Amino acid sequence: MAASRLSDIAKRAGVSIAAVSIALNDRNTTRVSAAKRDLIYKIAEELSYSPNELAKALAEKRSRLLGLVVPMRDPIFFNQFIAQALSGIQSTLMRRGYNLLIFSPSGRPGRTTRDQILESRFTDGLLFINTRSCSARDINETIHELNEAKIRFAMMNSYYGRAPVNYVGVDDAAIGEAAIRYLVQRGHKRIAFLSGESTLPTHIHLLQGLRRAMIDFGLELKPEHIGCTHYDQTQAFSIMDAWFARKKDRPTAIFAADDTLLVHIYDYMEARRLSAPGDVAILARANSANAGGLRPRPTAFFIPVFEMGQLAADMVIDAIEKPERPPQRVLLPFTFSAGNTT
Amino acid sequence: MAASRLSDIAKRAGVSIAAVSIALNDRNTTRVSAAKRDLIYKIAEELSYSPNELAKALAEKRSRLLGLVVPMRDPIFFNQFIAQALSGIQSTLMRRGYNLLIFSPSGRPGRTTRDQILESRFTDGLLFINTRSCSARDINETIHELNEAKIRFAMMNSYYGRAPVNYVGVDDAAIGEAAIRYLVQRGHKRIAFLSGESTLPTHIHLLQGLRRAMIDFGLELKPEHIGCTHYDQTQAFSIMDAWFARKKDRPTAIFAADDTLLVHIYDYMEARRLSAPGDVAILARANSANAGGLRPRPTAFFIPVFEMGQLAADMVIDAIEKPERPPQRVLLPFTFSAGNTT
DNA sequence: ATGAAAGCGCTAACAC
DNA sequence: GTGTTAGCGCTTTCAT
Repeated sequence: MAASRLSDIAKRAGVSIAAVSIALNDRNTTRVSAAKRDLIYKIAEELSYSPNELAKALAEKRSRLLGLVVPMRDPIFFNQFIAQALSGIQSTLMRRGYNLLIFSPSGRPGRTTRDQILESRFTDGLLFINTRSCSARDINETIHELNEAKIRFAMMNSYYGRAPVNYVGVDDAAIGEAAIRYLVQRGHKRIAFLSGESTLPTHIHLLQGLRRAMIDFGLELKPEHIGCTHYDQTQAFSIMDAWFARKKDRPTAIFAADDTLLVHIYDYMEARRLSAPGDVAILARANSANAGGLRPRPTAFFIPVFEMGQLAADMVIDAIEKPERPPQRVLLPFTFSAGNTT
Repeated sequence: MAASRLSDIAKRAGVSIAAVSIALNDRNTTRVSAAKRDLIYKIAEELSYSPNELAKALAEKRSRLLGLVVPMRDPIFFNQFIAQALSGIQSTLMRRGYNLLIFSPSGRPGRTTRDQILESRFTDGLLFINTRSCSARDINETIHELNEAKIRFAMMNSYYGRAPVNYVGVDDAAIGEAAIRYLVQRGHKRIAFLSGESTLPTHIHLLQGLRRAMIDFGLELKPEHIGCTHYDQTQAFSIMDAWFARKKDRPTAIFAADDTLLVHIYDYMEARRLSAPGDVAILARANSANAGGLRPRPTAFFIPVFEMGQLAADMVIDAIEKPERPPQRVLLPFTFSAGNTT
């Protein structure tokens, strides 16, 4: 009743297990006579033989499995960012003949993702999609443990550290600079920045770029015009209310750090009966899969999430197949898309 | 440089491999003395030991891995139906301690999904999400091969056959009946049905229910009011144009077989400056994740996709863990949601 | 309590 | 060409 094995075929064909293995793995091998080979194939067919990949992987010391880790509480599959990244990852895996193992987040509260990963060595390597819930400290600890355990990996999206790891992200400082350049060229001087938590890599890098460019133009990003949130709408609303309270200092443009905040801004504008760009210009750093459907279409710098996924997957596989290659660190170019909000 | 093994720990601790295995797998075992156990844990920590799950799975004859197969051309992660199903699957896997293996569709044209699956015996079982591109024949052949190869599996969403397999779906015939009942009770007599290909299980079952209910009410579902499409908007438009061409026979209500078609109807109404329910009532069978955002909100029968995923995953795991249990076949109840289109 | 040894199903090195 | 042999890293009897 159990599935058939190489030994079953070998027995029936009257040949050795090795012969069966060789024949089945290479139709055109010369190491097995044509007659035997045909017999082997015939019997394999009869027995509906399918190899035990576990045994194969153990013997070959590689499973062609890539593990995916997304440190996130919410269901990952509803997240458009993740969906885009996964599609990119898939495209690379297809091309290079790997499959994807998605770890189920453990329900046990005491166990961290890290422990779990270390316990799950099915895979040849691991791919991390860092999210808003990854602090710099979390990430650095993870990196340390992975290196200790000699696990090959790559990370994508927002890493803030200097350790030599395979990483693909986007140059947020450059986005920040580009944002200011764009806005200032269109006459804006009082620019506000609506962002996430102040500890996030993305926030820090964007801010760096924004400040640098403002200084270049002889302008200033006022502290009260930097609004950090926990991605909470109420909080975002009260920040913007404060911005708009005084007619005089009111910002003429707002730059949003990501899609979620952009949507908060849209909601706010609707609630307060404001419109862009008439009352205030809106510019954003966004993921096209999320922001693509918004009306009016936002003017935005789009992050190449699909490509990030592709490249990150390639990086892990390279790390697996060419262990001598030093870790790569790539910042992908972003794209600009003019919409109707500036 | 390689990852450490049980034997490394055993050597350093001066104990047998078996002792290490036992100690590491059960902190409270009495089969290893406390002193040795502590030493073993200390050394494991020092060496950053993490077990080779491949070897473990081979020895235990189970990997706690579930394979997912989605016969679909497009990237699966952008599909809201799949995303919902995956979330349901994940929730079961978390609860029962399994991980998910997502097979990369093979680029090689000659190879079918089936061959690939049979070659990928990493998993303890397989979960199939049948889609619009699965013909009854495809599915039956797949089932046959899986049984031959003694692979445990479950299928979800639209299976049209009698073979005793683990299956979870929704009672489309009942939806069809409910649709007619709802519409007739609101005074509709000329009802049109916009659907997908006539060979799809869903189409067939819906039609069954629609017809049955119409007959019960002494009405008739006119052949010209059954519109089958390849999910192509142009085609859908011309079908509806034909329906609306003649003032006299014009349907007073349209029932859409799924979300895609519902969107075609919305687009059509906008293009032709029609409105629901004024010009025609719209009722649909839909997936809430897809149709939830539509405006006006559609009146619809919603399919419990998340629950289908959950249950399907439970079915495979049951099939794995309780092999003697006969295959289950469950049709989940749908929900009705009154919107503004009827 | 502890270790030796067999075995999971396969690959690969090596002899013949 | 073909078969024998020795692993891959782990679990699990079964003696001691």
